[in-house]
Amino acid sequence: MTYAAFEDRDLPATLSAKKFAPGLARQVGLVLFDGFSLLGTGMVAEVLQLANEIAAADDGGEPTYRVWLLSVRGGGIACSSSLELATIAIDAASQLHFDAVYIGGGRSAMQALEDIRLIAWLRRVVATTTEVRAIGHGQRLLEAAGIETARVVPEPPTHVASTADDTPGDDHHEALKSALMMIRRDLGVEIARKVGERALPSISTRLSALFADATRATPADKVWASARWLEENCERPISVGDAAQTFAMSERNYLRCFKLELGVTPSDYLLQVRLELTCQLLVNTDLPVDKVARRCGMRDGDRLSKIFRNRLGVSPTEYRNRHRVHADNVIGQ
DNA sequence: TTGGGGTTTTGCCCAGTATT
DNA sequence: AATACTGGGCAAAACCCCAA
Repeated sequence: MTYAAFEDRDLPATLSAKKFAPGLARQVGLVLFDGFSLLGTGMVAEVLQLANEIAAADDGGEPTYRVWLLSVRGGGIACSSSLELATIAIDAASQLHFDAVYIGGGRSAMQALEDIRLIAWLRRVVATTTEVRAIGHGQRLLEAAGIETARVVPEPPTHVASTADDTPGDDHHEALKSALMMIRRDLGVEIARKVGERALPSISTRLSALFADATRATPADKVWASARWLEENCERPISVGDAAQTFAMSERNYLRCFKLELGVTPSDYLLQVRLELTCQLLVNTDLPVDKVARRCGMRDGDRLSKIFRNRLGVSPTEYRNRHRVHADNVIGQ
């Protein structure tokens, strides 16, 4: 991958219009905020990198996609698992014309709204960029900024809006789908299919659905949409029946299709999402275990403790201590 | 593709102990 | 005293197999 953020020596002298003229590399921006989901943004970067590799293997040409990691002020941005990525400031990239921009979430995304430069930049990007996609709560950021969101991934049908700032329920699927569709458009179906198979071998067969006619709402489509719905509503007490009803499927059929498509049951999938969120809050906050549990849809600390023992083999506080020690060691090196 | 029925898993409540 | 953790028992929910 050509990670522009790691080539600061190129800036700003090389940001000429000629260099990024149509026909040359596609410019893709990933806008990051502290606490962003590495999984969501990482998947987008990964499939674009694979597209570069596969396309270059075919024709030996220059990389098709150039990815720019951006943030409001530039510099290091920490993801939800405390890894830090170097970014360039949006001001420094103001001369770039992006072919696609992905707006990431993260706990500091909403705070960033106070920065008028960000609002102005976002509005300009939405007005001039063909493909603008929100990853996770990037959608809420755009909405809060009062930005028209016609080109942004629509929210799934939901009874109650999510309230958490930092859920891990980033819409990886929609971001991934968007990136794969862009690859299909630019490089063809075969390369897009190869990228999907190499990036996500375990679910490659399911990716074939992305290349089919997206206008038909098959049970598989509904199931994938419901998975995203589960991610975004994980902090609420929801049941399989709720999900099935929301997506107009019988409960039995929903269970069957879900297992068939994702390889896990809805309850197990929901539990995994909740566990991810719980782990994040345990490591990144000082909230008591009981409060963490309530914020993650785990009812209370008792229940959370049982689930942790059962799934991870440690208690919540033990998990918190271990991962904080680990993070401190990494930083201290 | 759907639903009946049996099995397994989970949720809930309660009680008790350990630690800070 | 507050918080964290564990275990048991029962009911409900979730799941799976199989037949239509």
